[in-house]
Amino acid sequence: MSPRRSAADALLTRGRILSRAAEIASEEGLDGITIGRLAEELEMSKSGVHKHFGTKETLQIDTLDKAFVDFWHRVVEPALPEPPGLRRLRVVCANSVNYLAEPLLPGGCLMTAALSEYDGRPGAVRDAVAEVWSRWQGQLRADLVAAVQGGELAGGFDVDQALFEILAAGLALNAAMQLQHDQAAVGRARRAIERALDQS
Amino acid sequence: MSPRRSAADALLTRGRILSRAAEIASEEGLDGITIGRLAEELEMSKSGVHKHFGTKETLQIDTLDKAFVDFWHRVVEPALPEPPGLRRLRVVCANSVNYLAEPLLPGGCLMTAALSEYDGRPGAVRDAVAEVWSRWQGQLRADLVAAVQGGELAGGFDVDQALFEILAAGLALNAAMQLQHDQAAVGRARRAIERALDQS
DNA sequence: GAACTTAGAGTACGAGCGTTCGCCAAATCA
DNA sequence: TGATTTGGCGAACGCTCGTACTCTAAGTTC
Repeated sequence: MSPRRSAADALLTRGRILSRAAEIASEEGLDGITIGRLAEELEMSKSGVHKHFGTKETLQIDTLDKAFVDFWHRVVEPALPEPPGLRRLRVVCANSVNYLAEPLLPGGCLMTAALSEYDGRPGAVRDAVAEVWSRWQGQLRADLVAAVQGGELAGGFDVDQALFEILAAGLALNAAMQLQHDQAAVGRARRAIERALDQS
Repeated sequence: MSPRRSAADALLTRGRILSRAAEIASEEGLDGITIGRLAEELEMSKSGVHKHFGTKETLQIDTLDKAFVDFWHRVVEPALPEPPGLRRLRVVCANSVNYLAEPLLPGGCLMTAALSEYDGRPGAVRDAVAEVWSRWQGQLRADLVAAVQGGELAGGFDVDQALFEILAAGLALNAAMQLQHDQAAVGRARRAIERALDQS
């Protein structure tokens, strides 16, 4: 530990904390994050960790936000060169399947884990989870709507049904990977998404 | 509290503990179960609660098992009069959708919650979660296989694909109900399951 | 009815939790 | 260069956790 403490270093430290916190949370949940444990693993003091966030709840929310930003960078942004519509949607879905098959975090997708963990616990963390999921669903939905309006999908196409099935495939893929390490689920998720887009 | 303590009363007490534990776990996870909290809410001593299980881990596993038995009673057993095959499968699926739409537990399906919570944490609890999911998948799979063998489904029917999509619909329904209280998801889950069985 | 078993109470324990406070040294700003 | 801000440390706090004891009164078994 070089004992320099500039403002830039502070941001860097904050990033280190959040990175480790996201790893822990992906395996043990947002409640598995512990200030004492982070301090020990990062070789700093509890109060040092604590000071960056002021509250454990803030640390949890910031951890979730960081994981979501990383997810967005990898899944959504590479697809933005495509115009809104079916092609972009397919790229986003393919990226998300790849993300779930080979996640950045050791315990899989943090958004998915946080969903189950906090869906029944009112509070700021739950609100943050809902916000993150709303953004993700909104992204998928926008491309579905664009595809319908662009005539890429049949006239009576049910956007919400397709959205439901796409999200379902992601949840099931995450579960199969994390609980059973079932690589075959990757192909099934891809096929399920393709079927979701073909409502014949 | 009448201070009788027969062997029958002990079983009854154990049942009360597990019922409350299942409620808590459905909302806050298996880790939300706390011996002190159970003791307080059930108006007994911590050591009294503890004695029934010997270990918190055992309490968690027994809670999961109890929830699974209740699930089985409501979802699978009513369908057993039907012979194995497509009709029985449809009854089981309908029951499971109803279960997720109106769960016995306040926080929704405990098996689903436990899946996300423990899929990244090796140990006896994780093993119990895997066992429970394996049984559920096995039940669905058996009827799918019977349906194929009985000629109720097309020749090239992909059983594992259908199983994946059925499980996916359940996970997505649970998420939609718990996070967004989205009643419309019930119909989408039913349709998704019907589509899973129609692989034209 | 005596011997034994057991449900549960009561108390205590060590450990870990989030948070607070005072402090220091370096970075920044005037 | 002097004053101020701030990243981070160290120690302590009150609390809750799971678990381990002892002890009792009632049930069960012979």
